[in-house]
Amino acid sequence: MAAINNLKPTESELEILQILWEKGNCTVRDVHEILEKNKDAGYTTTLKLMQIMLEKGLVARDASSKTHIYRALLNQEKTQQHLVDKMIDNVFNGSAARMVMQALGNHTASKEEIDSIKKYLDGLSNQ
Amino acid sequence: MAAINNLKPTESELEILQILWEKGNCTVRDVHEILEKNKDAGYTTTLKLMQIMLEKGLVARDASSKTHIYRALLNQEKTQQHLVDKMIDNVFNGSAARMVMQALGNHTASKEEIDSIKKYLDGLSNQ
DNA sequence: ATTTGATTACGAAACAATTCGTAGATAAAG
DNA sequence: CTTTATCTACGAATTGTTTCGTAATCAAAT
Repeated sequence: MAAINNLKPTESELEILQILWEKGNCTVRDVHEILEKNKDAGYTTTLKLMQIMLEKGLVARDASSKTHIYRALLNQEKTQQHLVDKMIDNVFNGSAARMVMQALGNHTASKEEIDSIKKYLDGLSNQ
Repeated sequence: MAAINNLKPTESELEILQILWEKGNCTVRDVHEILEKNKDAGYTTTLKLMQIMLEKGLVARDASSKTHIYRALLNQEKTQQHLVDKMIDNVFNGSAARMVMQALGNHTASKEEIDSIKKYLDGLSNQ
């Protein structure tokens, strides 16, 4: 298997990808210890997931030493874009604006965040 | 089964919910004909899905005549909010702002949409 | 050298989602 | 009344995801 075709990681895969995106190179144990904080699953479960992700081409690994070192192959931004687009389509009937308002309406965003979004929008419309 | 506990409809279920949210009351055939436009699946597949959704309490139906009439039980806004929150958490490490910018950055939003969002944000921060 | 501990590989079970075929019921058309 | 079409119910196959137990390997510690 291979090819960076799969922009549709499963939920578990996404959890792992997020860690790899943030931390860079990780062993299975690194990833597992972070995952453990939020959910409980055995070590071999994490291992298996990462092995499957390898088969799918979502990650690559350096297997030169006994303890393998993994890194993400999927691009973070592209994946995020793809998932957001899908949600806009699936859940908000194609209206980005509706999603944005829904996201910002409910105390999810701080004043600072809102200000930074405004600045961002100003930049957008002045182009 | 019952209870409006399930805010996590599957993808197929979401497709159906969207139709019910928009159209209101629908027969299986109504739903199926709309679904067919975008995907191909047999009639009994749609039927089965809706029956499962009934068991899960996602929809209700009037079965007084031979052809049953379905309606959504899940609240559209709450479901949208839940899914957006989950995405912010799962995909954007908890930052609503990052998601919004990602959503708006890529030509997904028209000038009009962006303007309406700006107005919306002004309303928010003046509270 | 032997034991201990951590690691990978692998198969399989458990679960969930999707798809569809078939049968039986009901209504409409002839 | 009989045929035809449409509908629901249901079981089962298929596919995908998640979980974990067990065995084999290797390295470090004793």
